[in-house]
Amino acid sequence: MIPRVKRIASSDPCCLPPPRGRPLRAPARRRLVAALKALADPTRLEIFRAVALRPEPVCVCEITARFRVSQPTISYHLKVLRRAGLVTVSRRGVWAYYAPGPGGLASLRALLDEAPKEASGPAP
Amino acid sequence: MIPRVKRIASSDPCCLPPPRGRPLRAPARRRLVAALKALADPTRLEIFRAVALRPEPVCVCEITARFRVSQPTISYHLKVLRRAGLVTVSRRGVWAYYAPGPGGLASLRALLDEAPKEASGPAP
DNA sequence: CGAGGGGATAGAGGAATGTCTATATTTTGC
DNA sequence: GCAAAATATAGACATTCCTCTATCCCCTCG
Repeated sequence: MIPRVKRIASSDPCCLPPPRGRPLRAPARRRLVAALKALADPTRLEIFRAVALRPEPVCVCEITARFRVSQPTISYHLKVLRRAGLVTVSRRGVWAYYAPGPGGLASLRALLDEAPKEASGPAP
Repeated sequence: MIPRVKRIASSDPCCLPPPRGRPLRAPARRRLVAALKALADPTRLEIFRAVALRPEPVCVCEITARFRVSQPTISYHLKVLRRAGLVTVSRRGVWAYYAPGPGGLASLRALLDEAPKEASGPAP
């Protein structure tokens, strides 16, 4: 906590510079956390990459064929990605096709853009 | 909206184009998932931003003052961020200072760079 | 219509996660 | 040396998450 009693090192306060980063607003934070959470699973990350790295929508049957988890598990992961706005689904007859979605990655880019490119200067 | 989906006749295979995205290697995927998981929590995300948006290292006492969770919880979150390589710690006397770390964000940038730009645009 | 198949949903179980209180560790002032 | 203060660690506990099997829904074809 900010030292209110100068008990230790009175000439050496722990934190001089005032806070600079402001917290995100609740909706923006929710969206960003949802996108991060959706990608923070090995299987889901690979599913997302399989969808995002393709110009054409990807058939679910292809995804289920490429991973070792069961078909309902794939379906569950696709739902998570869908609710995060990272992918969208369209149906063609019996099959379902997934394509990159509109949401999520933009806020991720914003997060990276506000952070410095590399570790900043050393401690004084 | 979705560009040229293949005509799917009933007896046609569901997916004609061959897979193009190859999975990440295990170490790269592990690092990336660790960074994503570390940021995929509202409290931790704000802690990271508080650290990353500052040129100078941030004192833990300031972080604990700014959040509503208990001090051990802050300490736990800082440990998660540390293990993901997102922040580093340096001690000065009794106090601990956190600064942006070398790892994690780079792989995140790589993930975004390999994804097509239109996949990340916000809904207009 | 009925059969068959792709995909989504339901429910269950075990592992991982986030939070707390209590305690340990380390450093400084007296 | 001793007490106090800043962080870290240790358990404990509730919640969320990931996976599975079983089942349902809907579409197409014979």
